[in-house]
Amino acid sequence: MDAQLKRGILDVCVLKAIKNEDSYGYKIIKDVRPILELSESTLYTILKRLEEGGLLVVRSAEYEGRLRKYYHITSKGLNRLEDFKNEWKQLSEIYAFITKES
Amino acid sequence: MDAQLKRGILDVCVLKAIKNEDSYGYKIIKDVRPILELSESTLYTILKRLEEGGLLVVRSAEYEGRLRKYYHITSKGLNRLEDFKNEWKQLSEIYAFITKES
DNA sequence: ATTGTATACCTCGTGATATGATGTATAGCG
DNA sequence: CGCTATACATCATATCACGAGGTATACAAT
Repeated sequence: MDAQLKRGILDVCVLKAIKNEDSYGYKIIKDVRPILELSESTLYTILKRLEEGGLLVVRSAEYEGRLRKYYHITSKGLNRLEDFKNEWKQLSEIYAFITKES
Repeated sequence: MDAQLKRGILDVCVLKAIKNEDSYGYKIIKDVRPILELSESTLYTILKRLEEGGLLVVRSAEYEGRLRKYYHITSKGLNRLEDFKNEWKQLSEIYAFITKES
């Protein structure tokens, strides 16, 4: 998939991956990968950005000797997901523009 | 619309704007604006990029005393438009992933 | 005659960003 | 002991949209 097209969608995919249940980096990657390829470096960049923007909060926990950072979506993050649905309508119009004949 | 979401789509919108008929900068802006806002600086950046990538070719012409640069889509540009249709299918799957409950 | 508006082009600096490369550390298996 | 999976993180690089600014012509309004 075109690298540029992924922008703006990746953030939303990550938010979706933690929407129903708190999750952590490695699991998010495995959940998102079947839908959209993303590298570790990209994910951690995104998680940091989302945290700084207040779309999620982080909680550290130990699991079988290893550190895990669990990410929890905030109301602001939920709003972002809602906004995406409206953006999708716009995207659909753009798609219609691009594909229409004449 | 989210700035990042526009990436990758803008190029395709511009290609569509010259697909059926050669066009020039100012006209492209007017044609694309109802669908998706874009600034002049952005457009000329895109046109240059598309030219360098061989997705369009340029031809200068004078029209009522003013210079106009007409842009003509190449087969490579047409392929890019076709590819976008496939990318749209992937986008639709991502949308389904993001909006599905549970 | 001057001002404003529309047409038509272009460049530069800035901030944002996806990704590969690289690094650290633990658990468990053969 | 080596290997793989898990789990985190940083840095340099290349790409990109856009505001700000610049040049120039045609034509209507003041």
